[in-house]
Amino acid sequence: MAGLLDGDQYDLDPLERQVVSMFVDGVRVLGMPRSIGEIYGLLFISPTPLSLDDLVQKLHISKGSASQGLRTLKSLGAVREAEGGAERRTYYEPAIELKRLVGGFIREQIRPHLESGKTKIDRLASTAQTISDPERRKFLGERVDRLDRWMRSGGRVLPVLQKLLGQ
Amino acid sequence: MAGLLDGDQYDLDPLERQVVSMFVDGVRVLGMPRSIGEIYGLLFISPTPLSLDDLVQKLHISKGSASQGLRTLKSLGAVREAEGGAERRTYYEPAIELKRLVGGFIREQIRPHLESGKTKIDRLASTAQTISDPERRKFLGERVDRLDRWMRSGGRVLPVLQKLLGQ
DNA sequence: CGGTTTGTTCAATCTAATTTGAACAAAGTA
DNA sequence: TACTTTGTTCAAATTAGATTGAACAAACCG
Repeated sequence: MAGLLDGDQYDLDPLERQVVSMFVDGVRVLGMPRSIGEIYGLLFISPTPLSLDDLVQKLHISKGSASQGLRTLKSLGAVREAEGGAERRTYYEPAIELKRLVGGFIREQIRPHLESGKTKIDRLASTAQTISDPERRKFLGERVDRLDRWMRSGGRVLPVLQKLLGQ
Repeated sequence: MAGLLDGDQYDLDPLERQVVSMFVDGVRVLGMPRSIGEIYGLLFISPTPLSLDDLVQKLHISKGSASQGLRTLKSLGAVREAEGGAERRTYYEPAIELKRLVGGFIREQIRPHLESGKTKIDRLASTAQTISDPERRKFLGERVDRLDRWMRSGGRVLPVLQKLLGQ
């Protein structure tokens, strides 16, 4: 029966394993889950686009993981749907231009935190104003100011980063 | 009994709470644990240096957490031992210059990964050479090359980053 | 020395985040 | 219409990572 041939035909070869594990480590540095690294890694080293089901079978992950992972990667602009195939099933290919990858990461993961940080600092500045002891209030004012300068530095750096990494 | 006075005298006031929670969020973005944010946050907003025991009592964390957290923060150069106190107990104060904070983070958290990444790519390049199918080998060579360029971009960006954030 | 204070270590416990998989929806096919 | 294929969702199970706290070491004190 066909069943006897199952399983290994879908496993990763050693080189694929090497690449996948490299990306697993890579995305963990960025605070992202293993499955994201596995998916991107396999797409990165595949000469042709892969379907969700290809990922499930080759990586031995659940459909749920694959679906969620692809969604995240798409939102980062790190993966896109391949054009052309007249098939119903959709195939995915990786974005490999550093500019796009960094841009997506900054847009989705950094900017939102910078924004919300700005808000929090404003709120903090208000609270600090309400402190009655003048010496304490002065100290707090200086620290809030420091935070504000950190944020603005961050905001100034991001565009430069993007420019430098865009080739 | 004295016991009746215990507890709240060491709790955080609302402003301290606000700052601590802000840093907890901040360090999570960098992939660091809550306790690190709590410790740095409290030091950041304290007008005087604090001892390990102060941290344990005000933050309600264990001695173990405080000790580990201070160790990490010291290794990042984000916290230093305060000078002067003739006391036996050591007191800690935060480093608040962005340059130093970023520098420490790059040195401890980014550089090591860049280094090990370089090694992994070299190993990958070797593996790719062993592939017999010429077309596949060519494709792999291109991808390895891409990885290599990513790494070198990273290496070039870091010094610029540091320079820009050093005021 | 024995007792106290300060801080570290690490196995056990707890918590937060990820992964699973079954139920479901959507869209095609016959 | 009923059946199949493809993909999503989310509660429950699992896993990875952080925290605890008791045992220990080191340094000082009387």
